[in-house]
Amino acid sequence: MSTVFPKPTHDHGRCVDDAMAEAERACREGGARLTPQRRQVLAIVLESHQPIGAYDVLARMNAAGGRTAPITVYRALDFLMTQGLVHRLASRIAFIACSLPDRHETGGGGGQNAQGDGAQFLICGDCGTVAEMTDRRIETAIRERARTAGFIVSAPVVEVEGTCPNCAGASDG
Amino acid sequence: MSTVFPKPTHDHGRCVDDAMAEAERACREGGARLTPQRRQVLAIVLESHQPIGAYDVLARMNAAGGRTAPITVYRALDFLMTQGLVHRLASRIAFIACSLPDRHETGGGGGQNAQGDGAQFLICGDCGTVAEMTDRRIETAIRERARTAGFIVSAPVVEVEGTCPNCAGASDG
DNA sequence: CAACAATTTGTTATGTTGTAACATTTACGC
DNA sequence: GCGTAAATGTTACAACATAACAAATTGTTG
Repeated sequence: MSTVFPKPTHDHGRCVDDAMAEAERACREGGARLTPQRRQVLAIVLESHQPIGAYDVLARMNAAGGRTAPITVYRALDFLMTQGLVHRLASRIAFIACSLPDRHETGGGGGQNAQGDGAQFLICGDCGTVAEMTDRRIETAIRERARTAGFIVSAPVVEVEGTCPNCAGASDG
Repeated sequence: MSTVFPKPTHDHGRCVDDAMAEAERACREGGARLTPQRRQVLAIVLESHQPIGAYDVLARMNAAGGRTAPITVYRALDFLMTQGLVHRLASRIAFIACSLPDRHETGGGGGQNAQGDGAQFLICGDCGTVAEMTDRRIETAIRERARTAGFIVSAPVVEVEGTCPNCAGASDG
């Protein structure tokens, strides 16, 4: 079985630390400014492998008596999405940290990294956990079918609702 | 080239009439009540091959001085989605009429027809036109990859942003 | 350092999308 | 007709997102 799903037993502290370090590196190399506020938002989104709503991010930021406005959170999220560090899940109206570090474009390189971006998401309807992957076969199938229809693909959105291995194992056998 | 994209020259009046007749039939056979209000909402959504927002549907209903409330539109849309007559495009936060009549389940048959539903959507970022299709290869690729991850698929959402043949032809060739 | 430009953040207000809760009406079976 | 279930009306509100403009910060250049 593939390892796309984060195991409940994984070392999440390290998982977060690694992601933050990777984000620092990617921004530095790309000449983007990962300011304290943006870093804070990224840290909050990284806290769990479930998607988080913008207003939930906001609530966490203001938990200690802050006065941050919604727009501030959206600006930070927009920045992080531009850097490929965060994705927006349209089907959930929520945000999730990118879990594929090799996809943080560090400059004016090849593909744009806005959203959609070719990644696919498996979303557990039970626990909410999200697995991100880039399956070449899925992407190829979409691109070729689109081509047959005379359609030029720019951003495929693939978000699959279902049951993750942990939840399936807990109830099914 | 496949025919998934509605041609600008097609007889849209007939296109709408056929869809309405099909909807009547599907509801009758399934024992669902296609009331005048629901019929009106469906007609509005069918008016174009671009997705329409719930509040735009509302505006059309109230154009002639009505006093319909948002909840009314959402209830009608929910009903139509249950019947498989309308789909919600998460990436656009908007609704589009189903263009695959064979997918209007007419009873307690096999699959559920809520949303997601296995269909794939090609959305033109230029003119907004949407093509709906059910490509077995895309669905298989998703299901098999999910299976590899130990994930049980219930509702795959595939919404592909890009450029439709009409718009590509207008600017590219 | 001073002066300037560009980016980031703050502040206020508002637009857009979607639902909760409860009353009333309408359609259907007996 | 009468009771029940489904559909609709009414009011209020929750959740998601952005516009517009001011202020502060950062980086650059002389």
